[in-house]
Amino acid sequence: MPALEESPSLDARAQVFKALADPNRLRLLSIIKAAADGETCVCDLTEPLGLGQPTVSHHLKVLVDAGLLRREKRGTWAYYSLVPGALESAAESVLTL
Amino acid sequence: MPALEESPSLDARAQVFKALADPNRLRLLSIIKAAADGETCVCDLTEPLGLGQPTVSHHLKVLVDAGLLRREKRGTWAYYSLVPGALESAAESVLTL
DNA sequence: CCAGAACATCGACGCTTGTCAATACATAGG
DNA sequence: CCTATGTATTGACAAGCGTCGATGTTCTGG
Repeated sequence: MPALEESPSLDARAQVFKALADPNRLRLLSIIKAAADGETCVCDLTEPLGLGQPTVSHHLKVLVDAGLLRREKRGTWAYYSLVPGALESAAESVLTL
Repeated sequence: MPALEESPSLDARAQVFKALADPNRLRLLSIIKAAADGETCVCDLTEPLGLGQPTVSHHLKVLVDAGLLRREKRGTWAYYSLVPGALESAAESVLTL
């Protein structure tokens, strides 16, 4: 049997919520989640947000650091995808306060 | 039959997550949720957080404005309680991005 | 080896946020 | 009324955040 999941500290949860506390980052998650193959490169994220490339890169880094996104570099491109179960775990964090 | 729930805009969700993006506010929610009668007055919240009374009042206002807490004033005291279904709806907001 | 493309990092700027001390606002009790 | 008590509001400050332009960095193609 799998070990019991240890629920994250309130400080750890706050950091995840902080990553979610920006409309543009929510848009990034939404776009990546809706992508056909589950991953998207930065070049496809810049235009729908209307933000500069450095800003998008910054937001993506915040989401990666929060454990919500995964980054894989292939050639010159960087592909971002959802970490499996991360959103579900974040939702759980709201309910188990 | 009840009307279909309209899912909140990304900006509205970000506002709720912003309210959740502070460890002290998560502690407030946690304490109030665990209260025997489901409500707590400010005087019982100041000491466990180690913060000044104005700061606690400020955090409570943020949570009320986000629709997570309800404020009822009885006499000199102000009692705060969870808005029913608010946390569940916030959790849902994470999953339906 | 060189030029270009995709992305990350840096430095800077205004704006927001968390916190406190001081003050104002109610309400209950004499 | 007057005072004491519980909260809310205000003003101020440092710290953090979102955004941008400029600059690195890494890979590809020729």
